[in-house]
Amino acid sequence: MCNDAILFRVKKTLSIVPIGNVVSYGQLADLSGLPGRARLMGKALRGLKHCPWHRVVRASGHIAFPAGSEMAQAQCALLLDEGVMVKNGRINMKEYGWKPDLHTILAKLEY
DNA sequence: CACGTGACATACC
DNA sequence: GGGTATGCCACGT
Repeated sequence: MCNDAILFRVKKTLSIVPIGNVVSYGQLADLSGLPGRARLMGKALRGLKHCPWHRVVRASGHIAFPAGSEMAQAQCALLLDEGVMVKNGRINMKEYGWKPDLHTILAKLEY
């Protein structure tokens, strides 16, 4: 298991991602105070049960799981429920990528 | 201790 | 769009 403080920050960051939006692993890492440690996000998410894990995708917009896998389909379904268009396991980041404003960050993450 | 692997990213080609 | 290279860090072998 990862550092609890890290998990807490990741969870907190993830909790303020609006429904209908998605974030990349790198973005999540940055907002959680872990610049350049996108690879740790995957590990962190495994420890964070019952959280909006489905709103985290690759920077390219692709689902991080192998196409057709249980997890990929589950994530796809969850995103579709939120109104995020998933085509061929891919998401249009230009349209659905979360672009947090400074105010939100300062207010909710207290940076 | 060196290496490979992974729910990754960025820079190039 | 794909393919390679490098950086990143925790973990198992």
